[in-house]
Amino acid sequence: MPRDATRQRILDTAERHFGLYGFAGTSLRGITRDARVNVAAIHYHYGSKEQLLGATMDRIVAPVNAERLRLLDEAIAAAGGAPSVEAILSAFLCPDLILIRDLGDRGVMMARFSGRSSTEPGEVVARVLRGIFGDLGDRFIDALAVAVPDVPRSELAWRLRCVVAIITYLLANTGTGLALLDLDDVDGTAERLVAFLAPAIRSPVPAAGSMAEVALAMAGGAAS
Amino acid sequence: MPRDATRQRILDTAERHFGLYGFAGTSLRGITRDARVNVAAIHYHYGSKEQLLGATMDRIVAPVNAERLRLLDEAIAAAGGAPSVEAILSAFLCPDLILIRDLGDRGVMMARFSGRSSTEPGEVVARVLRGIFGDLGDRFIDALAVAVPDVPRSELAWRLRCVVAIITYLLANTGTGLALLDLDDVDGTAERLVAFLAPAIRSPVPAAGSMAEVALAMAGGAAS
DNA sequence: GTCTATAACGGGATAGAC
DNA sequence: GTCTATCCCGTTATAGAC
Repeated sequence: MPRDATRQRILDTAERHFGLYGFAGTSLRGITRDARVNVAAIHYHYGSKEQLLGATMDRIVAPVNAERLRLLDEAIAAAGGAPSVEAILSAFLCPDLILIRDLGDRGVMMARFSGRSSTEPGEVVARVLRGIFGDLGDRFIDALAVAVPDVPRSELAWRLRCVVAIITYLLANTGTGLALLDLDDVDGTAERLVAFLAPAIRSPVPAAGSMAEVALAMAGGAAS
Repeated sequence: MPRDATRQRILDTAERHFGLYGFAGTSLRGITRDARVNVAAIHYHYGSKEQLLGATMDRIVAPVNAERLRLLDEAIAAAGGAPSVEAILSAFLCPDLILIRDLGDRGVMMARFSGRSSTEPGEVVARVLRGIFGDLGDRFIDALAVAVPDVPRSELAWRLRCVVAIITYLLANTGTGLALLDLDDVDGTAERLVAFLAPAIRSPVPAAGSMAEVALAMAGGAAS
């Protein structure tokens, strides 16, 4: 369908620019130059800069989250209803990593776009992020609650968000000097991540006041 | 010293704006409005928008990193040269959290600024981040290598950067709907973080190919 | 559906008065 | 040191021709 080749080219280019420069740092005119498209075409097809961001996010996030759920269901079925923490974490983390591995440069751009988006302001971003922490998050927390019955649900929810923090950082910095992901060994990184995080998810909750009180010091170091 | 009250007010306001809107999303004119200062004053005192960002980052990062090292040395001394993973993690994580706890709203803004900065492009940001991952990171990895001799240094370095990922996300989203940090119980969050991460740091490295091969599926979910 | 042209505005930076 | 005034550029968005 060569009909909407323009639409496609706009979306592909927007993805790259938003990923590289962020929302505020991206200009529609920059996109038009790279996509060899006129400024008006963007407004015709997407309405506004913010709606273009929304369309870009939806195209990436929807299939990734769907794959997360599919892998989770698969893991639950394979384990007869009680998959291991490792299997649950794999289902959560792998869809993003597979995207990067299989889509090459475009996957890298999509990754950086996704990771960066979480620190962008605005209602469009908030809407997409609510999706991640809505039903999807509940499904994964349900599964974790079965695998780790000793840790309360509220704590598991908090820990899952720590996992989100790592994957977000990993995505945002893919292909940069701060890369957490070896692009030549994505599968190996997935294994390292799961091996690193599974014991953390399982760790017993701290008894109140158990931490060595290192915190008390440091009055006003950042005054000046 | 009322002499450089203007300098101060500019820097304080810049900190808030950069934290709220990011670098590209911040305008010097917005800062001048809030700081009740003229546009030219910013250029007189700081030269350019990017140099203003650099000054803002330095003011925050330098004392925090100094405090990290101080706490690490303290922990090493207290433990006779071999502090626990928990103590090392506390020294790394607490300076940021103490800042938020003790500085109130300004601490929150500084936190969001710090967290957000890591996803900003540009040379100034890269320079500051290199500082974090230079000598400072090596000192902490040295300490971890003593506490966890079974895990190779390279793996410990990678894991420490996963810790950085979490603290970065936590800072960037402090006071937002995605907050990982309970502002009314900062100490409790510190304990939870340490309890969550210490077993992860200690976990044995995975044998090659040990992960359940969940990854193979998903051909091109994000095509469209 | 795609273009040109332009409106309407805000951005960073600077010169020069005080 | 701090201000006013201005330069010059890029921005989003839209109107209207083709």
